Parts: sequence; C-alpha cells; structure tokens
Amino acid sequence: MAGTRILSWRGEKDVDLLSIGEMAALNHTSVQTLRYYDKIDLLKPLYVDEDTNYRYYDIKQSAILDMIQYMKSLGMSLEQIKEQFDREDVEEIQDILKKQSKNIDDEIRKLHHMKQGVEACIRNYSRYMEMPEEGSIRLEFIAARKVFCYDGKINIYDHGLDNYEYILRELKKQVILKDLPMVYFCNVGSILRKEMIDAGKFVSSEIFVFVDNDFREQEGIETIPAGDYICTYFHSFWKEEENARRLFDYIREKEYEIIGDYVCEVVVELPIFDNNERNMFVKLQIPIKPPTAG
Amino acid sequence: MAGTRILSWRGEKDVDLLSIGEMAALNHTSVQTLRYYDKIDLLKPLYVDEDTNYRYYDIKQSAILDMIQYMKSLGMSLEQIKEQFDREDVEEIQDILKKQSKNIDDEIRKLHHMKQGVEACIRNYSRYMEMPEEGSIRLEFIAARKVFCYDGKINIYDHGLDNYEYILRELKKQVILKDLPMVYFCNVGSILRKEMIDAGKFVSSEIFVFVDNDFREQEGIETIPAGDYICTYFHSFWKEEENARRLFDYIREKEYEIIGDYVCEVVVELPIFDNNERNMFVKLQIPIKPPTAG
DNA sequence: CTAATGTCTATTGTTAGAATAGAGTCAACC
DNA sequence: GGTTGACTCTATTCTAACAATAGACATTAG
Repeated sequence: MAGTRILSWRGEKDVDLLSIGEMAALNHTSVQTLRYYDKIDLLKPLYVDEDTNYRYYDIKQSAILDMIQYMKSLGMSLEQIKEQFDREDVEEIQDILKKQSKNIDDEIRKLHHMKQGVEACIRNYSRYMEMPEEGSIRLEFIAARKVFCYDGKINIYDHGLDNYEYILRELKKQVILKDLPMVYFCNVGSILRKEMIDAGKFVSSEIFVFVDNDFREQEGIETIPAGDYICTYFHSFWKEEENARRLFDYIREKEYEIIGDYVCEVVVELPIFDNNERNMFVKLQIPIKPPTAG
Repeated sequence: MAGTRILSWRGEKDVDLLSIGEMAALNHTSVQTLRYYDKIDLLKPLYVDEDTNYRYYDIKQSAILDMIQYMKSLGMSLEQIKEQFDREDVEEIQDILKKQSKNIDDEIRKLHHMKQGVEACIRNYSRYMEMPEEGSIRLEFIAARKVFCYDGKINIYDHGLDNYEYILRELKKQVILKDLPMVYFCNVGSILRKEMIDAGKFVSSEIFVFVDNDFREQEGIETIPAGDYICTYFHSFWKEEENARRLFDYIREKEYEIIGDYVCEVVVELPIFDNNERNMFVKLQIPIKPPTAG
C-alpha cells in the first residue's frame, strides 16, 4: 500500500518510495502522464532501478505535480512550466501570471463574440423555419440595426454571381482587416440607395455585414433605421430583381411612399451546395410610410 | 490576375478558374489549408489538371470556404463540418448550434474560474513580496473567508512532511471529486481547533483549500470569521510549531484572549524545489480579543 | 529563352498525452 | 520453487489542423 523499501540513490537512508502506479493514483493522474513527464524532463522519478528500469517516486514529489497541474489549469503549456522550473525566478512569476490573466480576458472576449454569433445564427434559422410563404408580401416593423458597410465600387447587379463573389471577397478582407469576428459574415446584405430606386435603376456597389447593436461607432458603421418595411422572402441569388419589381408594384398599388434605402438581407446561407453555388435565403426590405399617415 | 481560361471538367463552357494561390489570397487563407481541405475531402477543387495535378477553383466555391470558416469560428471541428455538409439537414443545424452555445457557456465559466484563480495567485504573490519581516508578529484585521475543509483523520503534526503529503493527496482527491477547480489547490491551510489550543496540544487532522467567497454553501464548506488576528510569517513546513509557540507566548504576554480556531495558511508555494521538498511561505493566524475590549 | 515565382507530393513537426503490443517484473499463493 | 495475475517497461501509432521544408516540375513575365 505505502510502497516499497528501497535504498534511495542518495544512499543516505531508507525511504518509502512509490511505484509509478501508486504515484499516479495518489495524484489522480495516469501512468502514461508520469512517463511522459519523465521523458520531457519535467518530473523525473527520484530513483530508477538500473536493472528493470522501474520508476520510483517520493511522495514529496507530489508538490511538483501539484505545481504542474496548477500551472496547467492556468492555461500554461508544459514547455512554459518547465521553463519556469528551470528559471527559479520568483519575481518573474507575477509577470507571467499577469500575462496569463490578459490571455484569459482575450479568450473570454472571443467566446462572448462566438456566443453572440451562435445566438444570432440560431435566431436567423428560426426566422427561416417560420418564414412566411415564399413570395408573399408583408408589412413588418423592424427595429434599428447596425451594419458595417463596404463600397466595392462595382455594380453588384451587373455581372452575376461571380462578380458578387469577388465583391464579397473584398468585404471579407475588410471584415478580417477590421478584426471583426468571422461570425458576422454569415449575415450579409446589400443596400440599394433611395436615389437609385427613385431613378428606377438597379445600381449599387455597397454590401455590408450586420454587427452587434452595441458595436462602437467607427468608420464604415452605419445604422439602418427602425420603421415599417414592406418585405418578401425567397431563395436564390437570381430572383432579386424580379422580387424587387413585385414589391415596387405593390407599393405603388397601395400608394405607400418609399422613405429610404432598400435592403437585401441574406438571412441564412444554407449548407447545401447544388452545383457549387451559394444557396441563400433572402429577405428584401423596403422602408415605407403608409398613405393614411400622409 | 483573375485566373486562367480553362475548359471546365463539365466541358460546358469556358470559366475563369483560380489557381490555388489566388483562391487562398482571395479568401485570406493559406495554400496548405486548401490542400489540406482537398485531402480530407472537405473542399475539392472544381478542376484538377490531369497532367500537372494543379488544382483550380471556381470563385463561387468561396461560399463553401465562408461556411467552413464560419462554422470553425463557432468552435466546430472540420470533421463535424464535413458531417454537416454530407448530411444536408437544415433541421439539425439548430440542434448543433444550441449544443455549441452550451459548450461556449461552459468554456466561459471555466475561464472565469481560471481568471479568479490567477487573480488570487497574483494577490498572494503580492502579499509575499510585501510581506513583513520573517518572524515579526503583527495584529491584523482579516475579513471573513470561505474554505473547503477535509478531515484526514490523522494528526498532521505527528509524522512530518511525508504524512502531510499523504493527507494533501486526500484533500486533492476531494477537490477533484467535488469538481472544484485545481487553482484552489495553490492556497491551502490547516486548522487547529480552539479546544486543542486551550489544552496545549498540537493535534489536528483538518486541512482545507480557500474557495471563492461567493461559493455556494454545501457540505464541507466552512467560514473562517472576520476579526483581529495575531499573525506571523515564515518559510518552511518545519517551523510551524516553533512559531506558533512564539505567538502563544506573545498573546499571553499581551493578555489577549484567543477566541477561535488557529489557522495555518500556505500563502504561496514557491516553485523552487530544493531536495524535492515542498517550499512554502506560511502565515499563522490566531483570532484574539484585545484586553481593552474585555 | 531565362529567371522568378508558383505548385506539386511527401515528410516531419507541433501538444499532451491515450492506446496498444509484446516482453519483462513483482507479490502472493500453493 | 512454480504459477498466476497485476504491474511495468519500451516502442510505436494516433489524435487536430495545419506549418514548414525539400526536391521536382510548371507557369508566367520580360
């Protein structure tokens, strides 16, 4: 139970030494872990039998294992831990701990972003599952939203999907450059300015990603105002113009007034890739004022 | 710049295809990443030259890369992503996202624990750096603290360091069993009950770890009350009794009254391992009532 | 045509062990 | 002293998601 009586390497006195299995059990770790630590010179057994190569540990070496496990739980690598042991510098420990503390903060921040991204995605899929019949036209009140907008300088309605992909690549570059989390990239859209609508032209070079509403104001960040929007939902990149014209007709018929920029939002990207093309579910939104309020 | 004109494998028409380098650059990833995705069948190039084995991609395949990068940023493994692509099941995506959301919550919780642990450790090292002269006796007001206490049933003052280590192993087992974070284990201590002090005996089998003050009440959790403590600081496990006796003498001399259990706190474990022994910095604390207030 | 750059395959390395195989060792029991 | 079962040894392979490298071949620009 308590190990074997063996003359220690110091030859000073008998000591109760522990076999690798006993040592592992006492410290709630595995035999291979101890062997691994031996191999990388992180924790050597006190005594190794020359004939059998059996490893024997002193219970007091548990202190080192405690230290290792503790430092590991702080997120340090075994290499870093070894360095610390070798350095034996007490002053420096605080620096390392402070750095570690910052790392943890960063990690937490990252995870919060992740979390928001996942939540947003879940919401979007819910919207998709409960979507009204494809093509139906509805009036919706939509709250204010923030977007990071990028002007690709090329008309996205001009050259089909390939061109749109190129502009998306540019937006992606911006997203990465601005250090925005990639999760934003699943909820993109484009803006057709009111002047263009009024002029009856499909000309726009601006695409955007939705960002969190508490995102700090900076260059490129724009707010899409709250209000009543005439909306319709459909699949496929190719049907935007067709559906937009239907909305315009509807608005004219109902004598609504278009009061701002038209938004084409990609609600979800469906992970089914027919013929390698983007397969998206889109919501068109045109801000209006009802005639009764005129 | 925009790729090479090559007849696509469908033989339908000319397409602008991208070399692996161009594709990588457009998507802000690396060539080896694309090759790796090809190898694991996550994203195959649209066309591979039979003679040269050069890979050529369609810009529209960026949609798949977006999807991969997005799902990766949600913390999914490439294997999971591949499964999703293969499965093509929209219903299931929400389940996965919800699971992912829970995982993230767990991660955040873990990191918060880590963070508290690191902060506690930094505080302790600060205490160590600013410690009063070794051996000096001071009166300190100490706020209430919570501990997780374990009774090892064996007198820790009886058999020296080896025995203490065994009891520590038991405490560690409890810490792991109760699923307390390992970081707590860097700030341990022992209690000598007032009855034993009064009887003049060094007999205690109880050791503990400090836990967060907002730790929920449960079995084993005990509060060390706030109040005035007579304290002294020293290194080495072996000097506890000697220092305790000095404190007792001092208290008698000043005619203080001992009003509770004596606490021996290991403030820091120093990562310097002389002769493989635990190297600790200890603070003794005896709660008292000054004679004036009597 | 040449030089520079790009791409190919194949191999190795990264972290912190887990899993396995085949051989040797230990303690206990008969 | 032999046997049995538990333990330990070394060595190798495996994990995830690429990065780095070497040596050979391809493409592009001038």
